[in-house]
Amino acid sequence: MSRTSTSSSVPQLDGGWVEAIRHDLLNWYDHNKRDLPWRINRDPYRVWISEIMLQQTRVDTVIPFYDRFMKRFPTLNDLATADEEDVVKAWEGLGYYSRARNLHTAVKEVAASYGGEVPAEWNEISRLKGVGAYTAGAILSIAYNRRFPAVDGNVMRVISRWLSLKDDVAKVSTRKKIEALAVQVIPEDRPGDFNQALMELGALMCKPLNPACESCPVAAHCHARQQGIQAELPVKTKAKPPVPAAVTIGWITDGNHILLEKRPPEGLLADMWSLPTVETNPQEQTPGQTLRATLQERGFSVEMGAQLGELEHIFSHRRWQISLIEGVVVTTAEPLPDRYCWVSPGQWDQLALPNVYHKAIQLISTKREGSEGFQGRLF
DNA sequence: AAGGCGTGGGC
DNA sequence: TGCCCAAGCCT
Repeated sequence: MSRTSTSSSVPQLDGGWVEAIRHDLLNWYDHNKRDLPWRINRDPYRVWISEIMLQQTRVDTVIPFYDRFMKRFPTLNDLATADEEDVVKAWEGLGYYSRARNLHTAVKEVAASYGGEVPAEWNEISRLKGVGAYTAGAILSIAYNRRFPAVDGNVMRVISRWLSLKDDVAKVSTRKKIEALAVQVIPEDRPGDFNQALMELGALMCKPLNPACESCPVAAHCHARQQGIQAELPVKTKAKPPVPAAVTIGWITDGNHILLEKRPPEGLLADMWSLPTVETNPQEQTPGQTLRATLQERGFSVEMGAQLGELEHIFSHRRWQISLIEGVVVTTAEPLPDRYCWVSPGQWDQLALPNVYHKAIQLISTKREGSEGFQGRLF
């Protein structure tokens, strides 16, 4: 049943321990599970959307996005027939935007190849874009009650502590090992509930910091707790700190419109709309010079104006130190280059902008409201 | 295998 | 404040 080919080092779990864990954890889950919007039924589409949104994202953050998204795209067919721009717009502010594009691609694939029914087979569902080992197991177990592991960060932490595992959970080999252990614990009759119970325990009790062992329903079976080393587990290599980068963002107008550019198709904020953005080498050029030169290459002649402010935005691996610069187009590129567009205030909210640009616009708006002669508008 | 990929919250 | 994290996936 398990898809993982594991090393021989994966131990066979003790039958009595497994029975006790199953009983106590499911009993606790039955009485303590949270009411979450994706738990109102087992619609595979609804489960799917929730699992994608929940990737690297907290439950409290996801809930409002999930509610809006399900209202906007109630069924798989609604999403499959939507424009990608609308899908990304519904994802605006949630981050990791490739999730939205991959999801849209995968949903269209399900509509085209599976008659709109989310596949219940591992070999089919795990081939879908954006559906990895965790998500495949989560959908198969929760929506179809099939006995597959769904090993996320919670489950790796919980099982590392239960079994006092010292393996580095940042490694793929460790995840596979824990999958092989988890599948032994999953009961035949309630795989979906058990997988969710594991994650619920990780989120509410077996937290990374200050785990609530005193009130934990399975503390009696936890080897790390028995050894008093629960705070040392799981072992996890630290992430590298974000690399600083000097970035210039332009507020470029022609008097009535603001210039937007589409980010490159690969890399950070791929294919997202943005204010014109360039990386600057402060040793060589001023922010204004860098931006003006870049726009010049695209055919825009721009007169750079005042520095509108500075701000910092931290991504998972990059730290943008941002200079906001005003500019006025003297000669616009004709025709307008690919990946550029002028927008007027009325069209503004139809495009999906990453939060870093909303922060920039917010800063500009705030600054201008306080300045003389500005009427509280962006134009 | 390891790094790229957003954002916001908690301490 | 700075750091770690949160229901991972892709390349």
